[in-house]
Amino acid sequence: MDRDLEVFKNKFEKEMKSGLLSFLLLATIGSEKDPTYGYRIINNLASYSGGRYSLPEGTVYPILNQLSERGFLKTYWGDSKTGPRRKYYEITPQGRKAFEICLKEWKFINELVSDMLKNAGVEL
Amino acid sequence: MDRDLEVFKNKFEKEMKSGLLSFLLLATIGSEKDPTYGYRIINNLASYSGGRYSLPEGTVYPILNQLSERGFLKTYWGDSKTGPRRKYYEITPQGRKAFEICLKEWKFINELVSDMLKNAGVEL
DNA sequence: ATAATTACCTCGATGAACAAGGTATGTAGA
DNA sequence: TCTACATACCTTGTTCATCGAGGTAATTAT
Repeated sequence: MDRDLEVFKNKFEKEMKSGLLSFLLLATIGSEKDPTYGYRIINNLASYSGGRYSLPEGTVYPILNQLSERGFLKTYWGDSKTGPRRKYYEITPQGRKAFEICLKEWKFINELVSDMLKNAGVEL
Repeated sequence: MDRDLEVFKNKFEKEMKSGLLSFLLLATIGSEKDPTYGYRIINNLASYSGGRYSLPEGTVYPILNQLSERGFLKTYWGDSKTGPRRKYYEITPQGRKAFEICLKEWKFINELVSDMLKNAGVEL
């Protein structure tokens, strides 16, 4: 693939990711039976997508703090047997509402794109 | 809906949009039988999504120029019987390649989200 | 000792969307 | 005629987000 397309692809990937950050973090934390923590989330996401969707720490930690400040997550510190202390996260009722909003929007966007592509004669 | 969720929703919508901009523009222009132009694209997109996905001029025109500079679109000026001159756009072979890249990425993201949600016990 | 892994965080550079404002043409009505 | 509106394009500056780079610190392995 030539250089221009390469650049374009990277840009597209990056932009596509952005909207999904909070959404996926809320989904991940909300789905865990036991409270989880930042480092674990980052590694899980990376391995889960075969390394294609990796979120750097500089991105994830600020968003986790932001979600906490907004009352979507609640946190507490806990010990670890294998390393330094961990900050655990749990989703709150308000967080579940926020997740539902993301889900609704995601469905809308998905339909919009499907319709547009169908209209454009592209099969998905 | 309370204020915090409202703000969060707007942020999510905005971020979700961003990755779709070039993708939808390429899809729209690539699917038109006849060459189209900026003002028309903007209005079509707005009406097509029931006003929910509107792209302001300050967003669309720079992207159209950017796509042209990258060789994904070719342009020419033409007259209009009902107003000022129009700048028409057509997709190039390179532009079709770029579109295919977006499409592939879109499918990947889509699957990733589906998997994650399924994993989180959420039905889409 | 020292390197690697685990685990958290902040700062600053870069870059994107878009509100706001600008230019200009054609048309319809008063 | 002139004035308001719709059409049609563009640029600038503000704002805000990502994330690379760097820092701190605990545990374990060599």
